[in-house]
Amino acid sequence: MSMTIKVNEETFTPRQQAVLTAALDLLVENGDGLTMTAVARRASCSKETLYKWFGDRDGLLTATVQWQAAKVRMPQVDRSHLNARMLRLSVEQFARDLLTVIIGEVSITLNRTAITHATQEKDRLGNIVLENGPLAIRRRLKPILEAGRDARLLRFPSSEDAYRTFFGLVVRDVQIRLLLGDSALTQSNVEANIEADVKAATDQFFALYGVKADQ
Amino acid sequence: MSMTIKVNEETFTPRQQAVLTAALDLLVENGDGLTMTAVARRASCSKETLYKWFGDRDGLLTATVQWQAAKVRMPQVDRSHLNARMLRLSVEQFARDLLTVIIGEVSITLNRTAITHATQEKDRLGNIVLENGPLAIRRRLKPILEAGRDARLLRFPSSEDAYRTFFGLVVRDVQIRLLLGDSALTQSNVEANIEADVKAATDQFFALYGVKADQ
DNA sequence: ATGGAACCGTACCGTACGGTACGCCTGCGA
DNA sequence: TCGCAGGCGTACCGTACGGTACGGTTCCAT
Repeated sequence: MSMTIKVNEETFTPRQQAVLTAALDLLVENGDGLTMTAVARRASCSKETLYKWFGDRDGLLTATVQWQAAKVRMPQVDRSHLNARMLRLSVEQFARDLLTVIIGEVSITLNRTAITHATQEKDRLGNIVLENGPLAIRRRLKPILEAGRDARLLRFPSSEDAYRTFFGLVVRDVQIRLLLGDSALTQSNVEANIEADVKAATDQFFALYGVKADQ
Repeated sequence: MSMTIKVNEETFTPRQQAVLTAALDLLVENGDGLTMTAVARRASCSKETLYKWFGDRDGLLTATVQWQAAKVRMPQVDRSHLNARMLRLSVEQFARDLLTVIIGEVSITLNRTAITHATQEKDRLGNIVLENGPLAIRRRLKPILEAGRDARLLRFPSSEDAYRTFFGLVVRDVQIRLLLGDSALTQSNVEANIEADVKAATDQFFALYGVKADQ
């Protein structure tokens, strides 16, 4: 049951990627009401082709989510010469990237889809989103934090806890409210405040973990 | 469009509440795969009765979510004599309540259901959950925070921002990971750390907003 | 006792959608 | 030119489920 399909690399032909794009578009538009017929029509292909390429509806969904989630790549941060200013800029950049991704329409759609699917003990999509979302950032932020600690710029008992606090300070209640469709929180509304929020979160993070009242 | 149905008070007979309980149980078990037939069977009633009472499937779902969400009540905190110790205990209690609610199976189910529904531009459930979840806590925490500020125990520019930071410090990435079905985060796993997390979050909150290095 | 309201159980209908089958077209290699 | 593989479009099937109809039962008021 539930074969693990390899879709990590560029296993998709351009034609297949066009199909996945169509699927993603429909996902963003109609939510999880994704219909094989609709995808076929949108991508101008036959349903039979869809089934040949992706096995079944779940396979198509998985491929779409994984393919799209993997596209979310954040810029690598220079870790070589690490002074207080560079560290702060790096953390700030992570905050900005995290916030920008999280409020994006695609991210919201992917998270909603994965959460909807996690309901039926099918947590594959959930794991994919987790892996490419929060965990990807964690993997990349942790070394920075630890480098900061080694350089006596930061102090924390556990880099894991430091990361999770960072996540909380940045995301706060924005993500859950967007996922729930909070009408008081439009995307443009949030976007306008990104810079202020990023600065505030970074300030707070350094207030909690910075060694010498940085700035 | 989208009438607002009054279900705030005890508009439900015991029999109806039994039906709603059955619906909630099925929701927790099977997720949004809620079937009218299943509810009828579980509650030992006829589908016709369901439709007579709740209009349609969406009405039943709405009634269930609203009825259940409204049951989440947090203990009122004594606000009369507010010294540093009382304030800290209050905030800590809020953190504990918030975390306890959020990791509960019922809360997760309700949030998942609401998010699933927010997908089809039906954000009614989302608003209900928001209203009875985060916003309920906010309404109750804000006065405490402002009382703390008036008593010169706390300092913050905006109580709104203070609340949202509190939310982030407490919830961090726990909720989204649970919603996504993160297998590395079982409920018992989180439960065991509640007290430590609550203390840490409270410490951090006072570190950021406390006036005189409280404790 | 009798009428009726409420409700249970079940059969039934219509539709939407996942999945399959098949006929047709196009492009390409021999 | 022929054959064939890949793929499009469409028709089709089975099923699951929302919603309705209806007969039978219980219970209460008159």
